Amino acid sequence: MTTDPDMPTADAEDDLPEQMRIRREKREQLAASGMEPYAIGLPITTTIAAVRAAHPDLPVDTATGDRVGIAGRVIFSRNTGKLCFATLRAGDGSEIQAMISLANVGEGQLASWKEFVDLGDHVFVSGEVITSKRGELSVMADEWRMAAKALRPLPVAHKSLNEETRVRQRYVDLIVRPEAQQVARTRVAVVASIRQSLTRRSFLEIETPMLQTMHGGATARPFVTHSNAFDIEVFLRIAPELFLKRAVVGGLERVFEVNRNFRNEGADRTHSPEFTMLEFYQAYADYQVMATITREIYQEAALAAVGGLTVEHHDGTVLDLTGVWPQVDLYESVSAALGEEITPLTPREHLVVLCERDGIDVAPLAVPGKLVEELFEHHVVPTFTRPTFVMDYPVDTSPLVRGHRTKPGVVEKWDLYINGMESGTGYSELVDPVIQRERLIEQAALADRGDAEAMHLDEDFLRAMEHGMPPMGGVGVGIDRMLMAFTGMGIRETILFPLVKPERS
RNA sequence: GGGUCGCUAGCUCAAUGGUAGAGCUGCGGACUUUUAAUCCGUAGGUUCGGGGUUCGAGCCCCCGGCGACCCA
Repeated sequence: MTTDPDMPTADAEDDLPEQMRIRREKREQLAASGMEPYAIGLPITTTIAAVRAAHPDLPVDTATGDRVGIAGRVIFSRNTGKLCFATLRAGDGSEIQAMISLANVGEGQLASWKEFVDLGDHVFVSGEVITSKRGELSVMADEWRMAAKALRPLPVAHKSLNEETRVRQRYVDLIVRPEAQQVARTRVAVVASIRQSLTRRSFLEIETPMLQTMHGGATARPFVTHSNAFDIEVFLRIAPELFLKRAVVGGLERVFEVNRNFRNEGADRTHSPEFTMLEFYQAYADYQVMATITREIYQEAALAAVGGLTVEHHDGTVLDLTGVWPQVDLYESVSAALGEEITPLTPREHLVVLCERDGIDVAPLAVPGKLVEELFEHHVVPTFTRPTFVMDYPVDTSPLVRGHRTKPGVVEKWDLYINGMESGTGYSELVDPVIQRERLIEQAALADRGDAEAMHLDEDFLRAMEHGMPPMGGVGVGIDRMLMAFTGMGIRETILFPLVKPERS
């Protein structure tokens, strides 16, 4: 029989690692000695941050007369014979030193502190705010109490935690690595800024279905599940687009949604199976209007999240979001890079030859436009040094986009590239229900031929459009990628609890 | 999907095919001003899992798991 150290049972208690066994014993002994190991209702009077703010510049060895009750997690501990020091950290990262002196707490409290308190425990300390002889702002305790006994040791400080552990045990990562908390807080600032940016522009935040009976709005494989109540197959949404457009038909002329999408596809440094997307739609706008709003939203979010429009990352790369962002034409830039003219009329066979020459895998069902986009990704994207809007995409990869008003064979669509990553897309939306039906029928034919990413014919969406969909612009922006751009981290660092494979089979 | 690298004590890492070690953590002791304290002592291992080669495997081979990076 094997024992699992992470699933202790009474029988397995003796097999626990020594440090965990000892902490469990301390928990028992605390209770036995009359101290609650997980005390509720502690007489906390203020926060560590407030204490620091109230006493910013005390000279060394000063007594303030200010008596406080504070709580925090022990992240540093030093016991000398009759005087103990501990650094307590609050959730906001603020820290203060607690001092437990024989003269102030008496023999019993000093002994129990030394016996029971470990790194990682939450403790409560009440006493006077002072500075130590070394000038450290401290609370000289009259009393201490255990707030929560930690049964597992913290990783050793000053060593970087294994990347896998950081993701699997984010709670530990958040405790020991300030940057982890910083990323989480940056996400909050970004989303709040986006809401403010759009609300100020008279957009309404609405909620549309995540469980859908038909997936659409993007080309991607969905997660499939089953509704017991209705006894039908349902899909986790790959995009909210078709419902947001329905809302515009109904007269909600400026709408947005910031929430999770799900795509049952590969996971790598820039793709997560669940990811957060902003989509917004504005009646009577076109893709140029939407490009401007998108840039402004991005810039406002950067100011809110990182305090500026340029960011230097740990690896030395610099993100520069300043000014108006350049626009390049998709076909023109591919043509320039290849040294020959590529147009929407370039035959598929020739594009296949060009792709194969560059070692680009050609999917059997790939349409010509897809091949042009592959060539573009391969040749042009690596040359971008600034955020760039790539304009006017092939119609065969963009079934929901309006045809370009002057250029044949392309649609009014841009993709936004930031730091080499596709970070957003914007359309002049297709609103003609007759053309939309033709496009979706073509997609359905692709699906019938085995393209698992192709769209399906959504009759209710077409019915909505037949009621008169105003011309409009629409945008989707990946929030995780925005976080990546702002922080320089991989997508799994920007998502607090990313999907990970189970540790045991 | 392909390739490369990694997985060893609570954490971070060592270890020519030949007794699995170190630092920090922990435990015991000293110390009323410590800041990654110091000093003395000490404990701690299914080397990711399974199979194989070998007198002998953490190391070599095969299969599998998880992760990182690169490529497509």
